[in-house]
Amino acid sequence: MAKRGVSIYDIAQLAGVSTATVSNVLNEKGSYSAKTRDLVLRIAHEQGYVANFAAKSLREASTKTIALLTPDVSNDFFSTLVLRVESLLHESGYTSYICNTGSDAEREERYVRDLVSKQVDGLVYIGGRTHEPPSIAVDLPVVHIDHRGTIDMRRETYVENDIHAMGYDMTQNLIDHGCTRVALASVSATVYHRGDQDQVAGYLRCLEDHGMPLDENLVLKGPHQQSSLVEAAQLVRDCLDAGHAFDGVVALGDRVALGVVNALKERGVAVGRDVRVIGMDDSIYSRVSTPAISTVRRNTAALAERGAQAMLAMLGDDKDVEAHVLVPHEIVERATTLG
Amino acid sequence: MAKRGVSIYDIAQLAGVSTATVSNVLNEKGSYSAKTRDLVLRIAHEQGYVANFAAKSLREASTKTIALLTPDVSNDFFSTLVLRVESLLHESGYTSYICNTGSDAEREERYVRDLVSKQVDGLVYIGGRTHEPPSIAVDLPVVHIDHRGTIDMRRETYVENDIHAMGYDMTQNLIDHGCTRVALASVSATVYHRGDQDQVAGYLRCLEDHGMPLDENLVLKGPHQQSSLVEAAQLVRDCLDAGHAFDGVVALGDRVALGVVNALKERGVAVGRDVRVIGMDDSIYSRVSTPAISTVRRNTAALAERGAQAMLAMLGDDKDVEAHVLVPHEIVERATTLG
DNA sequence: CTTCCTTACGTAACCGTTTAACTAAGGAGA
DNA sequence: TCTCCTTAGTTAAACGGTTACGTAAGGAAG
Repeated sequence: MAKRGVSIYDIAQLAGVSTATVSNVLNEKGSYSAKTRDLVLRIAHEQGYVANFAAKSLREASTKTIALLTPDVSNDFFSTLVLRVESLLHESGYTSYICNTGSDAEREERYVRDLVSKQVDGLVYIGGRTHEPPSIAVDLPVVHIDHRGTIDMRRETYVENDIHAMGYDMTQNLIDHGCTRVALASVSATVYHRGDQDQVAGYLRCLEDHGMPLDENLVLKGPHQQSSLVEAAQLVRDCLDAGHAFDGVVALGDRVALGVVNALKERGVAVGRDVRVIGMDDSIYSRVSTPAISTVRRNTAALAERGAQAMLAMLGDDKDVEAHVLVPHEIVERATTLG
Repeated sequence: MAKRGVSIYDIAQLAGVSTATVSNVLNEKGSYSAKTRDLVLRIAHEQGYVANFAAKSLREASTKTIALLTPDVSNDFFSTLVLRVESLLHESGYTSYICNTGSDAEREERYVRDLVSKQVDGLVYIGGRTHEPPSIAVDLPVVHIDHRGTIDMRRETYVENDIHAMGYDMTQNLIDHGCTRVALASVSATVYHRGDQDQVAGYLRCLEDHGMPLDENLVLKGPHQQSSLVEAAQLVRDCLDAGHAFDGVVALGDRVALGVVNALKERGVAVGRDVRVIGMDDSIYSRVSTPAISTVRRNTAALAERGAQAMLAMLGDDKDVEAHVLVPHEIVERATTLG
């Protein structure tokens, strides 16, 4: 129970006017004399008046508050999106709730309930996927940034990358560099990430378009256990030990790519010359590696910006908000493909 | 303006009782018959009733909402703290606002104003420092996790590591491993971080305690420009080029440590044998390096937990909440000191 | 048969704002 | 002089809950 502060009523008393006049002055609405205005403003300032948003929200049915739901803010990619979306919304006067769902359906459900109860003006899902729509009716604008799952049927916008095209372009890049036997490395999705199917499909499609037959031995897939870094390295070792040759690796994730690079270095392979490697996400892992890993950047800035824009547009009752926004990705060439 | 939902009044009408009874049933307070309870509950469920928290907050002067203020959630260390604190508070029924101040005094000031207006029940500062206390009176519980700055005089708790001891222990660790010429590497604080003075003091103190004279040439300090990684490497190269010998490096930060390790490897120094290196923060940089870098872990879990506990205790009007909590750090030995 | 207590409600005030509707006064125009 | 408009306010309802207080009915105790 916080102590109650100075209210509009207190100011009205001190200024000898009605609460309506105080409200009008503070909101620059209605009409009042300059003298009254100055008096009210002075008193409000003297008393350290701060409007009670709970009251305002109740009256106006709008809290100027948005909820950000993400599986895990400590994840580099998500936290960057959270940062940017929050900043943009804040510029437009919105405050953001942060909700870590841990990819847990029940927690997410509870959050949504709470948030609706707390009268948020909108929901922004950042990353992950939601299998079941919430059991309560959510009649709010919803934005999905890199998130799969339907919540509501009315005002929803999806902002994401073209995952299929990313897989395709990564493969294409290696082929452009002269690779003829391109492997795929994937340590299966952690709880946070959407499935890899689309990327894999892009990889397959690209091989097909180039008339390259698929060699099943070059599709290195393993389960995520401890660290995708360790597991990816092992996949590469196993492949080499089995005598399968390749000159390019499409790694679904920079952590995976780093594991691949480490295993290759360990075996004396000249990464970037003998074997080219491309990762995905432009995370710390790709930058910290020696040689630095080429990767495909998803453009967090654009994802966040388009997401925030869509939310603000919907909040502003804009009628023609795009329901689906694809943000272009970008290949970042570093040593592992330029060697 | 969100559409207004089903209110307690609607339910009262449908059930043929008063709003007081509905409220009592929903909150399990007061007295009512089993028949009335079932009726009210059924109707509430049928109508998809969700309590309006703005109304509740207004009446009860409590929003069950806490604000998390951090310079930048996209920072690994901060986002981990944010995740944990949020999760713990959520378990106790609180929702958290996320506020990225960008270490900007004006933004922070604006945030605090907004938050007070939005009637948050408490403030948690995570990281960074605040030079000026806010100009408005903040009569709320405040917790500082790894944050410097005073906000209020009444209910404040500081949760942090003993930075001086960390500097001391890092140095001690190297000395224990037999190092006799221990260098210090520091790329001066980014906007986010508190000053390095305390750590440096710990380093100096430890040398003194061991009767080791300070060699100014071994204090490698440089300004942060692009990347502390690059700058740290350059500091090491310059030092070696100048002919100064050392067999241990206390690096104030894992990024710095990684730069140091890279420069040493480049010069053919056997890191871990010829020169031992210890970093700080147990971040990705220390784990991703080869050889893996020894570091001092600040124990994010404990920082978050003690912070959340302190906040909840203050919210519960607990009288004896510690004003200052020191969380023990922990040396993590890896290859760069075990070589 | 009264008195008193308990149970099961209802009534209405209250939290702090906004705002529709009203009023009173002053000035302009015919 | 009368009408009408504008200005500068006031009054009170409304938003959706919670809760102190009142009350009627029923049962038990004396």
